[in-house]
Amino acid sequence: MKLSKKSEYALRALLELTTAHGTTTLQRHEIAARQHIPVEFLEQILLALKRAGLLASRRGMKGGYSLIKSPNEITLGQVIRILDGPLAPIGCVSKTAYQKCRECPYADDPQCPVQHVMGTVRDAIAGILDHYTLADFASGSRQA
Amino acid sequence: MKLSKKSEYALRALLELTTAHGTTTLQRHEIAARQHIPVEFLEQILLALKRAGLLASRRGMKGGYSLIKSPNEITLGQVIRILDGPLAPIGCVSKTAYQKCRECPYADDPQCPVQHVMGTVRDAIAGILDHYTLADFASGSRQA
DNA sequence: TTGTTCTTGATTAACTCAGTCGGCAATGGT
DNA sequence: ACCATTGCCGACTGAGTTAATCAAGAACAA
Repeated sequence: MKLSKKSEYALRALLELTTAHGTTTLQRHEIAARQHIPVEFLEQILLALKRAGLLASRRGMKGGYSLIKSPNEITLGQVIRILDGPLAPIGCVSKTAYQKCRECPYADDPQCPVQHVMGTVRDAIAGILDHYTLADFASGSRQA
Repeated sequence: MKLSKKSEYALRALLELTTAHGTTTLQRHEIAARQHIPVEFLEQILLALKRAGLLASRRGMKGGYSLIKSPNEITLGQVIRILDGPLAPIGCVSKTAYQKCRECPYADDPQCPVQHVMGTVRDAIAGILDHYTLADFASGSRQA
């Protein structure tokens, strides 16, 4: 039930990029300094976000990173899935990365009690994270 | 955001112990066989649950484990906390194991966006798991 | 062409997860 | 008294993950 440092740093980095959105690009070391993140570690996070299509980047002297989409089109759920994988606590209730539970007496029976509770937990988590956009996040508000 | 095998096995073992509650005691190997759990691994799980005050046990020939409390007094939240630690995705929003976030630009400012979202996630998870009892669990029902 | 910045891949130490093993302690059966 | 059975406890292991760090290369601007 834990969020990795990677995801936490990603969210904090995107916070900076959201406020800079439309105005400037930001460089690794700027983001790292403002959010107290090790630069080289931040680097591979930004790269992952870039490969996932959230960021654009430029090399060289006036280089840096910037958001490629509008902050209200990106949800925290998307971001966390990129870095930490599925939100579901257990594979057999994941919607984005379902995995049949092998070696379980209930197999993939939908009556399985574990599957039932964890399904509601997954829905609760995804319900929040998939409706919470970067725009909400940066402004500190909550949205249904 | 993942549930450990340990917790999953614990829940499945308690499922067996709940149905046996009041009737019989169950031995490691019985639970292990019915739920397809490696016996030696199950052992240390049952021990942890015992130390936490959920189970009683007897050694020797007619030994075994049994629930020490009523199934509707034990919640899944309690069980998971015993084996996996706090439910909160991040230390600074945990209610049972709060930890001030060091090296974060917002420190322990309650305005911290990360703290805000993750707080609602924590509440959602705990809201489900701390109200879901073993009795509910074994009968497959949900309860507010 | 030079210095800046992003890009890629490898490498690392520490830690956690999932499971195993061996020996000890208590209990019941004979 | 002895022995099989069962739980109790601690140590250990191999695989994988986390959180970084490092070195070399490619694009870009001045």
